[in-house]
Amino acid sequence: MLKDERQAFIMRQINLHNKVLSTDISAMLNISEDTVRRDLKEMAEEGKVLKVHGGAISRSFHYPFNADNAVYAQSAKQQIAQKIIKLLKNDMVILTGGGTTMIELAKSIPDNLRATFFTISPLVALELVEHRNLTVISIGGQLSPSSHVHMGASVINQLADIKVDLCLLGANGFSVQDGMTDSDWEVVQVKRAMIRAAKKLAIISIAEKLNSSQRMKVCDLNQINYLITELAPDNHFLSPYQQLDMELL
Amino acid sequence: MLKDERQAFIMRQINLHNKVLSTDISAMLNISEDTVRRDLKEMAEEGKVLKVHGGAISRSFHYPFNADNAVYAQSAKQQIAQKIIKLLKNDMVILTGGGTTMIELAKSIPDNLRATFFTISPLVALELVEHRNLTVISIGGQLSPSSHVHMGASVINQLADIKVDLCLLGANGFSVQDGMTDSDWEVVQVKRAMIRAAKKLAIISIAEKLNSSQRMKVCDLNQINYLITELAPDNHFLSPYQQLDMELL
DNA sequence: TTGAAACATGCTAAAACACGCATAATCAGA
DNA sequence: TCTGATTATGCGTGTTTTAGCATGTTTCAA
Repeated sequence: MLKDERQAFIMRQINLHNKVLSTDISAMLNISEDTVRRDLKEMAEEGKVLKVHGGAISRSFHYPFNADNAVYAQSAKQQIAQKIIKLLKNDMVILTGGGTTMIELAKSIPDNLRATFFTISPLVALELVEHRNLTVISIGGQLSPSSHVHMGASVINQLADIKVDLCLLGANGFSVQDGMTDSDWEVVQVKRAMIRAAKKLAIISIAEKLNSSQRMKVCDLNQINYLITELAPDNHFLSPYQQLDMELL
Repeated sequence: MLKDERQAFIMRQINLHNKVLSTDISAMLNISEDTVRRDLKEMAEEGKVLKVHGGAISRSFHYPFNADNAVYAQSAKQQIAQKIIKLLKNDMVILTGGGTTMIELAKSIPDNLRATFFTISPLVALELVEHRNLTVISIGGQLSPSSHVHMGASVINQLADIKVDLCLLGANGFSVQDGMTDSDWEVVQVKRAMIRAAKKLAIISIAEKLNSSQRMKVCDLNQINYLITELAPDNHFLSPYQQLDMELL
């Protein structure tokens, strides 16, 4: 087997799996690990891959983590916020959960939008109330130290009495098999109550959370009207969701 | 699994949830906690995450309300906060209003105080919940754009159902002739409901608000159990109140 | 104050590595 | 095709990295 042929094979493996193990290549091609190591070293010097202990990983795969991830995630969340804003119409009644994406949204809402917001997040409420044409109503209750949203029976009770046009929820886990999932029982209860209180449901999820599952189920995919991510709707990453009965944004 | 791959996974978890627990990562990836700890330590040294006891948190995760925002008459308000803290005992149930003094108080509460706080102010709630031994319950309702507290009929209704040991209220106007007064009808209604819900009432006022009157009456002086100012109790400025049936602090 | 969890540290085994060297494969020019 | 030069490959040796474990200590929360 020629050297170039071999390196092309390795390159293909890396493009396929984002990484290779020296031992795997060695076994697959029946060559010594030394040879693989030499190949990887050479390819790394040419900038084709990133050499790491035990093998190599794709350059593109590793790239996002070198960048300042704070800015990366934040701009994604601002992109999402811009998409959500298109769903909002005058005189709507909207119910929102918490999370940093929701706070970004609250900041980005145009000042001329006239609407009523219910929210279980005091942080979101405080941002929303800065816009003069919004009516902001906090769903009060016990404040969770970890997530900074109101939870508990009192929240559920209050949610039972209201009906809103649109519910905006952040997803913790989201996949085709399991639908929307979460890891905290209390959170699941609150989210379910929020969904019951809404005519339409929009789920916000950055792409990294897609295709991940948590232990507890919040709702099925068919209850969801909109799925909002930072990706373009025709992104291949979203293909599992494209044929489902929900609008991708 | 490659080390870099593992660290990328941890990084993703941190971006998603703003934090990770060593034990969770260990369980998710089936690796020893030692390895996770070493990874987190290494990543912390590279400045990617902030290491904390039990795991790590995102470097970009900042609590939205920095302590360094200048507050008018701050030192006076901190003095007042110190005096109020002396009124607080373990297992008390306390109801508070809003205002910068109350926020200062919330920050200054000792971490070992074990108590339940009801509050109509989301800002106060968010500060209180940072203390681990406190249970914080927001009285929800329409959020006032100007005063940043919850107001309206729903607040009154909820207050009718609770009974607390101590109510802490900031005064807008306060004088011997007119008692406690305020300028906003809605605020007066909420404050009255708060007073009704409390066994004891403590009024907080910086000295310059003493001997001033607003248009609407909140309550008489004889309903007040404690008057807390930044002045010494025997200050001549307080002499009009010294013979009344309230404790000066 | 106390017990459990998280931690630091040192150690060990295994894996991955670098290096030198011998051998095998490849290539260029006769 | 032959031959020498060049390059590539595999192996042995010793080193470094890694991950898990045992240990004693620190930190945290009840």
